[in-house]
Amino acid sequence: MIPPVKHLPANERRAVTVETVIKLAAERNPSDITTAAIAERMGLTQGAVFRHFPNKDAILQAVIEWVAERLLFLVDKAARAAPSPLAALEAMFMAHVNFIIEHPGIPRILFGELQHAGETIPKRIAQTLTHRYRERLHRLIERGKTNKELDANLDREAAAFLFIGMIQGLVMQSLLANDVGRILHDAPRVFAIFRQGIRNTQ
Amino acid sequence: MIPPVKHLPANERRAVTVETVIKLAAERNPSDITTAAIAERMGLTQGAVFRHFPNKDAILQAVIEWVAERLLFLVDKAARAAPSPLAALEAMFMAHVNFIIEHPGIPRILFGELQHAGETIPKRIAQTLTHRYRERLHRLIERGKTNKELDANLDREAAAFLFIGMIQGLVMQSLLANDVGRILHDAPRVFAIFRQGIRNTQ
DNA sequence: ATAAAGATAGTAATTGATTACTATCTTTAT
DNA sequence: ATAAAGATAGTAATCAATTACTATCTTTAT
Repeated sequence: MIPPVKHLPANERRAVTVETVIKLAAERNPSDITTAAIAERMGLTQGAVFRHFPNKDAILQAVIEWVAERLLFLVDKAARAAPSPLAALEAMFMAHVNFIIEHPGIPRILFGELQHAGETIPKRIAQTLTHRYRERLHRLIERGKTNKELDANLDREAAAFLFIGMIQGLVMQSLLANDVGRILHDAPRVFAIFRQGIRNTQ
Repeated sequence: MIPPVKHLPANERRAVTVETVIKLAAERNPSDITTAAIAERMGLTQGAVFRHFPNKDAILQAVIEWVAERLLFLVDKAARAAPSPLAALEAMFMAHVNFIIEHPGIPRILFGELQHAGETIPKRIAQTLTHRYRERLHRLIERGKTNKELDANLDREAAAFLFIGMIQGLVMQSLLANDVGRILHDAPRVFAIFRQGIRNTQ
């Protein structure tokens, strides 16, 4: 527990706010994270939050922007360190999974935002994120094909789709079971089936 | 649009209420489906809703019970009609996907409920549902192994897990893209990779 | 050098809107 | 006739947002 620090510069206060929201989301339904709760956790009064964000939506937007940036960074780092395209896919998968385990509130916030009908700003940011994410997957899959590691006839889009779906499935199951740790247990086993589904069987 | 019918017997009114909530969830964030909105859609006043349910949670609970019962029924029917275990898995998959396309509000309601921290009654019902669902998958997978259709060394639990995760992934992507129709387009392609991952390659 | 002026961060109290829920009266189907 | 279904008119609680005010730095003019 970080001792409440007051009179932070505005940009630091905004960063701490984002951090606080992510922590709160790990403990409760994101839709009942009130501005009062955010303030209390930071050791401020409710009104002070609105000195740094014009409204509540702007807070959520900042959270999602942070997540998008951070996740792509971690996933890229993991992929770069891997010796082959297939190994890079697995490294990306595990990096993503570990990111979620470290910040279990994040998928809850994202799922909550996706619930909103129609286009919203957070949804646009999430769309851009998945677009960039898919680009990386497509690139690795094509390299795996030329590498003969992956099946030459593999449906690139379906594979990228399944990759992301696996992670979302792992998260949903962990929410249902109230047990984040099980993600770490199930992830490699699920990836093993995926690997069998995409690899070159010649 | 069903013309509002008044003075329904209590059990029919409860059924209509469940139906109405599912329809509303297809149009908006489940967390802002108010009792007033439910009543308005049925052509009743808000107070009248509480003649049939003790509180709002009881409505949600009834919705989730209906979903659990209906989904298992449809999935069982599809599996029974299939000629082999692997075909039954695919039939289950497509039956589930079609159920969601017909009622796009359902996954949103379920996801919303899973967001709540700790144990809630709807969560318990959803846990029972996935437990029964997994039992059916395990049974089919074992039959596929003895049948030589599936890989004898296949990790049964991981496969069942991936099966459910694929559907959840399809739903998340369709929420993100604001396009339910794309589920129908992507489902068979994703299943093809899964099939390749579980089948007997001897 | 230093006092005045202004910027920055936060407080405390309030407001208006929303929403689940309730008590009591009225209508309708059998 | 009467019991079930619904209408009406509330209440109490919650919550995002606003606002007047304070304390503490930082800059600037003399």
